[in-house]
Order: sequence, then C-alpha cells, then structure tokens
Amino acid sequence: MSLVFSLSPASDIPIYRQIIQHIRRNVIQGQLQLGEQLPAVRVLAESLVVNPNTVARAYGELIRDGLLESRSGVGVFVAEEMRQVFSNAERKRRLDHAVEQLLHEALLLDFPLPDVRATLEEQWKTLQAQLTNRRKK
Amino acid sequence: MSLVFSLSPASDIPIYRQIIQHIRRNVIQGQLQLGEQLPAVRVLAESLVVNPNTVARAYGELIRDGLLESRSGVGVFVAEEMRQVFSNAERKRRLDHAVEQLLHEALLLDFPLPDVRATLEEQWKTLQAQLTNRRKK
DNA sequence: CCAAGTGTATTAGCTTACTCATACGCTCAT
DNA sequence: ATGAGCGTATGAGTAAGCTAATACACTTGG
Repeated sequence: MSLVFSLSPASDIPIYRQIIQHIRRNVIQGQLQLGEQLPAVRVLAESLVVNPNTVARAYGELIRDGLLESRSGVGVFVAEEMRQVFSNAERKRRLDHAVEQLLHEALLLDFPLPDVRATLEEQWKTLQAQLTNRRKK
Repeated sequence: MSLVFSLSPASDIPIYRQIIQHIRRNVIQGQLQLGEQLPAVRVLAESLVVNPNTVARAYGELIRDGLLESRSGVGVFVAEEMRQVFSNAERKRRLDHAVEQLLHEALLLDFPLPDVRATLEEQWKTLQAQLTNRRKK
C-alpha cells in the first residue's frame, strides 16, 4: 500500500481537501500506479485518525474528476485511462482559467514572464524525471 | 471613476471575492491607473447593492497584498509601486505553488505541455496588448 | 472648528461547509 | 449462503465563513 502521508491539523485547509491533494500528487508523480488499489476508506481513515466518511468524500470527488474509479463492494482504484469527464470546450476553459490564475499571481508577485516560463519548464522536467524513474524500477 | 462592474448573484463565489477579482483584473489590465483613487466603500457598495463592509473587506485584502494603499480618512488608491510584501523565499514559494497548480490541472485535463506553453504565451500577449493600448489613449 | 467626506472596528445573524455517527447495500471467498 | 470486506447514503452537530448593522476615528475644505 504505497499511499502514506500525514495531515497538518494546523492547516486551515479541510482534511478531505488535503487528502485529495496528496492523492493527486501521488498519482501524478507515479507513486500510485495506474490501476492500483487505494487503501479502504476505513483503513486510511484509521491511519489518519479521521472519520471514514471524510476519506470517502475525498475519494468521491476524485472519482467525479475521473482520476479514480470505484468498484462497489470491492474497492477504489486509480483509473486506468483518464476518461473524458469534461467537454473540450470545458477543458479549454479550465486550462485558460488556470493559466490566468498563474499569470495574475506572477504579476502580483512582480515576476517577469521568463521566470514563469523557467519555473514551468523546470517543474515539468522534474515531473517527467520522477515518472521515468518509477517506470525503471 | 473607471471601476464599473456588476456581480453575479448566481455565482457561488462570495461577493467580496468577486470584487477582489474584478479590481485585480482592472489594475492588471490598466483600466485602473497606478495611483488612481478607487470609489469610496459606500459609493461602490451602493452601486453593487451590498453592505459597505463587504467592499471594505475586499479593499482590505488587496491592501494586505500590496496592490492597494489606504490613506485613512482620504480614500483607497492603487499602489504606485508594488511594495515588497513577501520575502524573496516566500515569493518563490508562491510562484512554485502556482505553477504546480497549473501543471496538475493540465495533467488532469490531459493537456500536453506545448498546449500549456501556447496558452501561457497567448494570454501574456493579450495582457501586454491591453496595457499598451491603454497607454496610447 | 466643524461638517461632510473617508476608512475602520465590533458585534450579531445567518448560512454554508466540514466532520462525524450510524446504518445500509454491494462483492467475493469460504 | 453467509460473513468479512468493501463503498455509499442519511442525518445531525459543530465550526467557519459571509454579510450586514452600527458605531467609531481620521482627514480635509469651508
């Protein structure tokens, strides 16, 4: 069971959202393989010392996003293929929004465009490296 | 008074946050000049049919971010120079986080990197165009 | 100096969001 | 077919967030 992390009770981010964030990252970085089963809601709940329902809520949201899949009575798994949840128009709209968010933050922080570009490329390389590393193992 | 907009009551985004968003955009796009005075809290509040306190809250947050400045008893103005609100480490941390957000969203939506790059460059060009247009007038 | 303008602070009501307790329904190995 | 595992649904209590009402404090022009 490769999903291990802990929560920050001090953080003002809700528990279920912290869980979502961790799972997202684990899948994207390849620590959770495609098709791999996630811990049962009660198991992860006990490990995190929260109510099973809170974990279920996190799972549910990720299922709606298409990142996870639920086989009722069996368990929750990382989706094999990213199923098409959003229309193409919606996808583009979301990408635009995300980019706009980044640009506004960058402008607010007074970062020039090259810095943004550089950070983007750098993080992308890091992600790719992590993924290929995982595959080699 | 070049700050004119309306709210979306249907939206689940809180009013004060919508106001923040609009002001940010207006400043970034140059519709609000640096140093320009914003509408008094009561004036904007009446125009938006909300409580003055709600507007004040939006102003307050933008002041804490360094985008606006308040001269007590006089009014609220767009900051002349972006004062250094965050340490350099904090600035970098925030930029990293914003970029990570974008990349995760892009991966979730199954967009390849070139698409992200293209959208970034395109939006940047749009912003620049708006700014230079404003200056010419 | 004072009145009309401005931002600010405090408090309260209400809604939403979050978390939990509990009970239910499904699947599969035995 | 039955029990141990799993995800799911419902309701309730608590905390947090949002908006508003009201009163206070500062600046400036007359």
